[in-house]
Amino acid sequence: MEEGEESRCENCIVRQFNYLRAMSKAELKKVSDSKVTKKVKKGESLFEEGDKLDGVFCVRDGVSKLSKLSANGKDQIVKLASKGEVIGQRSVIAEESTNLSAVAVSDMEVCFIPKDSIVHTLNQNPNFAVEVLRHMAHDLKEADDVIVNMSQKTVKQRIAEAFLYLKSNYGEDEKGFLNLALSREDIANVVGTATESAIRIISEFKKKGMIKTSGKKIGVVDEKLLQDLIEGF
Amino acid sequence: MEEGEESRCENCIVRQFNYLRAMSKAELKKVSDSKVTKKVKKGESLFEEGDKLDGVFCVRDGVSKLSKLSANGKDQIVKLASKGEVIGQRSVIAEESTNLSAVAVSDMEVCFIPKDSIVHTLNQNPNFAVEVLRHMAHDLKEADDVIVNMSQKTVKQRIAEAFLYLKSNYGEDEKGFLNLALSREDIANVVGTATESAIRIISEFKKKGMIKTSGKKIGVVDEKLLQDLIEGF
DNA sequence: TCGAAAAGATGACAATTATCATATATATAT
DNA sequence: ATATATATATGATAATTGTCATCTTTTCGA
Repeated sequence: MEEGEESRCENCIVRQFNYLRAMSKAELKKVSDSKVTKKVKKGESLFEEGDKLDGVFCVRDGVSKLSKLSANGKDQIVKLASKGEVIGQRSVIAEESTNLSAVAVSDMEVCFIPKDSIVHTLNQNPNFAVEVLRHMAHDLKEADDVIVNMSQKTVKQRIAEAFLYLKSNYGEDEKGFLNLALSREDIANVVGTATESAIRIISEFKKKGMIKTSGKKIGVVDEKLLQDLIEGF
Repeated sequence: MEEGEESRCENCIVRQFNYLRAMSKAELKKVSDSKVTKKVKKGESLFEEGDKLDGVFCVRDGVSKLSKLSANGKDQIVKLASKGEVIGQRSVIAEESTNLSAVAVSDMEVCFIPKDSIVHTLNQNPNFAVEVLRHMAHDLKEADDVIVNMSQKTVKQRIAEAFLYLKSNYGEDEKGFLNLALSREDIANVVGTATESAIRIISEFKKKGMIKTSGKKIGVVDEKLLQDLIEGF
């Protein structure tokens, strides 16, 4: 009996958004045959900092935070990865243990792809290698931007940016609340501040009518006010 | 008349340290024939943020700072590149204008390599592509580390780290002063703080016997004290 | 559905860092 | 060699951010 259509990488829509589209039919078939689909519950981890990865994870659904523990015991979230993104390639390519932990911030469905097929294709298909390279170049640019934000913007500005980022990347529901509801602690860890500071600033934004909250849900009310704050007014 | 031996990429020692070593003889010959060697004086720029790069720069001698201007007018130094490093590949590979400026912090000698030969080799030689990929994976990891440092360490800790970094990467002269003498402003821009704050902390370190200064030159005196401070004592 | 545990909120205070003013030293060009 | 610009240094003060304590609300498992 053949596997269902949608569970084959060849037919996976998610692939449209990542570098796996640069694989040939045959290569993709190999990937599909070796991949394992798993469900990961919110709060569970895909891997921990320091793990040696035997493959990469392709996100079919849900969102994962990629974070690194600092010496003082706080987690710094370096990136959020969602549908269509591939996690773990840096480690697999550099043949090093991961520098980041990956934890689901919403229920996820991911495909684990053993590294053999990735590495093999990298060495055989220059097209694929260049595509992965482009992707990593993009990640690097984003990381540079984060560095500049971290050091040159205030916590308030970074939190305001985070909300606009969440809105434009994950959208909002019918009631105008962000689809991706991060905890206050996660928000603090994204912008690199203390949880209490993040909470205080969120309260302030709410008072000023920039955002609204309902439990842990947060909605952007006045995008322009947030934008002005980011630009320094 | 043939060109002198040492000016040929094939014989360039610098290449030993970067991904150009993954090129074949023929590819390297092509690079060598198309490259242009230039001298860049301290303070001059190789390129500015937003420029479209037609190639990459291979550093033969000297050091360049790679920085990004923030909205508030300050420069954030994201990376220092020295002998053997290649600058500009991110932009060339992603086919985007650069996100960073490159300015010489000491007199430099660089080779400009037009992008055609790089791009051509990327598409033909998977070995080369993978090597470049590995290199970029490494840069990405370093960028992640910088993000965590920026958000989780104090300015003092970051300055202490900077000195240890400069010592281990560029060494010191007979008198124990760092070979790479960055201005106070550059140091501030590396760690992401105000110039006055950096100066104040440098004075404090000097008083405590952790470092010594002589004009703009700085020397590490007590590595352990610096290390302790970094680790939070 | 009840109760414990976790998350969110807020006050009080301390520590860190930025800003502005100004002084001194150093480098650079004529 | 001297004037001028630039870099370094330091004080005073304000603004930002972190820490600790405490309280309330929400979440979630037994």
